[in-house]
Order: sequence, then C-alpha cells, then structure tokens
Amino acid sequence: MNMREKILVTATDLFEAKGIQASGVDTIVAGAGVAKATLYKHFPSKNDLITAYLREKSDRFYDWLNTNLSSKKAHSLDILIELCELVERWISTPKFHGLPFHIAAIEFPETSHPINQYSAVLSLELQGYLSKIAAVAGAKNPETLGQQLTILFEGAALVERLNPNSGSAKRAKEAAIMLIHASV
Amino acid sequence: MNMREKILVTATDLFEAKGIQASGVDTIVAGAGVAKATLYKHFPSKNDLITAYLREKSDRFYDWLNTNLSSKKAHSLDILIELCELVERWISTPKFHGLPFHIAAIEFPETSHPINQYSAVLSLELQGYLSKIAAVAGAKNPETLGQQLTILFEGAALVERLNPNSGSAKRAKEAAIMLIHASV
DNA sequence: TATAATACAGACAGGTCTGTTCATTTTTTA
DNA sequence: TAAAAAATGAACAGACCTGTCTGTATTATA
Repeated sequence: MNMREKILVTATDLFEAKGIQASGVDTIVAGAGVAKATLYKHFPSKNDLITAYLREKSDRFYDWLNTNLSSKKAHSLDILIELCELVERWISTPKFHGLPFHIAAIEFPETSHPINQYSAVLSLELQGYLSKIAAVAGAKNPETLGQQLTILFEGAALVERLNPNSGSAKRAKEAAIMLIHASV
Repeated sequence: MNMREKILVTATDLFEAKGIQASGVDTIVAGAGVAKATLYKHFPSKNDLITAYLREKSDRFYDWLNTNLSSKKAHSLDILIELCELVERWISTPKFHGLPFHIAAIEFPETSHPINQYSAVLSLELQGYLSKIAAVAGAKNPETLGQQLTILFEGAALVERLNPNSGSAKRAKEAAIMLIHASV
C-alpha cells in the first residue's frame, strides 16, 4: 500500500467515525504513520484530501453495484427490484456511516464552498445513475422514478444511521418497490 | 425580546447558515450584541445552547403543522394528504436549511455524544408524530407508513437542500401520496 | 555505487476555539 | 430611592487547527 493510499484509508476511517472537520491533519498523519509533509505532498490541502475521499467512496459504491447487478435483467423492472435489495444491504451493513456526500454537504453548508459544490455534483450523479437504470429497465418516467429512489435511499441512509436497526432500510425498500411497480 | 431569546435567534441563524461547529461562541455573542458571560449564564455550555436550538426548532415545526392541519379531516386519509402538502411547502421555503437534528447528528457523529443522542430522540419523535396521525387517519399499518413518510420527508429535505429547486420536494410528496393511497 | 526522489520528525506561525474571571455599569425589584 | 440582580467589556488560559519549513534519513533508479 503506497503512501497516498495509506493516508486515504486512514482519513476515511477518521472522517466516518469522528466527522471530517473533527479529524485534524495531525491525527490523520499519526494514524497513517506518515509525516505531515508527505500528506501535503500527495494532497496539497485538506480540501483535496476530502475531495479524494468523496470521489473514492462514490466510485467504490458504483463498482459494487455494477458487479452485483445481474446484467441479464437490465431490460426489465426486475433490475430495479434487485437494485433495491442491494441498496438495502449496503445501508444495513454495520459499518455503514451514511452517504459521504451528505456528511460533507452538511459539514460545509455554504453553497460557495468547493466541498459543498462537489457534494451537490455527487448527489446529482446518484440521481443520474438511478434514472439511467430506470430508463433502460423501461420505467414510464425514469427521471421521476430515479429522483424518488434517490430520495428514499438517501432518507433511509440517514434514518438508519440515526436509529440503527429500526428497520428503516427495509421499509424504504418496500416503499421503493411499490413505486417501481406503479411505474409501468 | 429578552437576552435568552436574542441569543437563541442569533445562534439559530448562524447554525443554519454556517453550521453548528463553524459558529463560534464569540461570533454568536457579537451577532446577538450581548456579553459572553451573559450567554454562559443562560446556557452553561455550547451543548446546552445547541440542545435548546434543536428543541425550539422541533417545537415550532409541530406548532406550525398542528395549526395548519384542518382537524375536521383527522379521521380520514385526507389529513395525510394535507400533511404532505404542508411538508412540501415547509421544505420548499427558500429559508429552509434542512432538518436541524440531521445537521446536528452529522456534525456530532459519535453515538456517545449527547447532541447525537438527542438528535436520535428527535428523529424518533418525528416518526411517532407521523405514525400517530396515520393511526388516527385509519391507515392499515400506521407504524410502517409513519416511518416511510419520515424517510421520504427527511430524504427530500436533504436532496432539496443540496440541489434547490430540483423538484425533489414535489416528487417526494407524490411518492408519499402513492404510499398513502396504498395504505387502505 | 552515485544520483535523484521521497519520506522522515518536529518545530513553528498565526489563527481559531470554549469557557472563566474580573471590576464596572446598567437594569430591575421592592 | 435603596438593595439586589443582571449585563457589560475585555483579558486570559489552554487547547486545537491548517499549512510551512528545515535538515536528515531512507529508498529507488540508472
């Protein structure tokens, strides 16, 4: 594991456990076991580190979905049902800490802040991803459905994190499936 | 307006504009035009101020809902439809900054932190409030519906805040109405 | 083995934060 | 109007933050 990776992994753990702002650069370098100058060589500023963290987490999420969705069903609503199952699983994992770009957007609420702006981009990216799947699956209004699924997933992520094991992920999935069935 | 109120109003504005952690005590007292010792007299610690802010915002929200819901319809599903309209309006207000207890829970992610714990209580309070209305309205599974509405509203609040005027509030309302109609 | 790149530890600057304390002044109450 | 309560401004402690810098040591490359 190279330095950059080591730093990113440590930062990810800290960001998710303690929050982004609450994780100081000194704590990150101590946890990663690298020198401070090394961090600032790979990431010119803390914002760059945060951005890399957000990008990385999104990429991993889509990778995981893409490899687990059975492409055979892509042209039927079944793919959307499968998607709901996967998202429920993702959210219900004990190590799930909420959607990273939510956390980032809330920790940096000013719309002029680069992290806030990047978070908005990533949220739209999720909407686009879901809408596209809905379109291929043949949903009636893929844009609408994609946005509704986004809202349900993001809401479930929040509620589940705030009250773990309250069944929110499952309830959201059931609601999503109802919406999908209505979308034919 | 007494001192306590003045401080709370100023703190509320700052918390919602810049974030809670990013709003220092010095900034709050400067904005409120009071001495620092006065703040610490009314609120022994910043956590107490944050807690008061969260409590106040929740109370105002329920007050607003209760006065705007027409009690005549309490025993029909119409009350739930009306509720959805109100929540959509609430979320779509330009001055809406997200649900306070979401923000607080994310800014203080450790479950051992008092602010996080109080946020979890307030989230459950919302679920309970919605479930109760659903029960009186005669929904089939009021608990389930209440939780699903919570998820939709909280999700819509987030997405709408991250991408204002993207129509999320309206789409969430439509999804909620579908769930309500299915709940007979 | 010589050269170049990378990583190291740690001090430093300049700023922020929460919370406390002080003597003094203003406001309320009786 | 006299006594009690509340608010003031300002300094202070002690901790934390990001980002820079320095000289030294390690590692890769050729």
